Amino acid sequence: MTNKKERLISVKPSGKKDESVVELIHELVRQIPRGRVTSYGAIAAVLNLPNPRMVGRAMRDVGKSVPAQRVVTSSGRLSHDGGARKKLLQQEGVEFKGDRIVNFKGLFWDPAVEL
DNA sequence: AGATTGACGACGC
DNA sequence: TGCGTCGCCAATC
Repeated sequence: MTNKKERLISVKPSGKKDESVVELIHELVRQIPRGRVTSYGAIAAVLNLPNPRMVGRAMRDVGKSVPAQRVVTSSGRLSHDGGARKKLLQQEGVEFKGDRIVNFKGLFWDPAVEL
């Protein structure tokens, strides 16, 4: 299976902006269904990235073209911003209990499985 | 070129 | 469940 994933994971994101890990993350996050969420770790895992921090770094560059609010921490919490994104998720039907997503595990969208 | 930082995760207590 | 600590790799200073 010569899919994009396998190509991209072997590409070093040094300089080349053409097909970097960032691009793939970008795609992946866009494919997250509305009302569902995933975690940085899951994305990092499916891209074979040793460090989930890279996912977050990548998102910073991507901007608002990507529903970054659907990407949360493994604890089912938002990072970097506890207010705005939470609100967006609530609009999608995601219930919150304080700062924590209700039924996080049930709403979890695993790219390794679903994709 | 070396040190610090950062949209995190796993582990220990 | 919650808090503290370490590791991980790239970007930035």
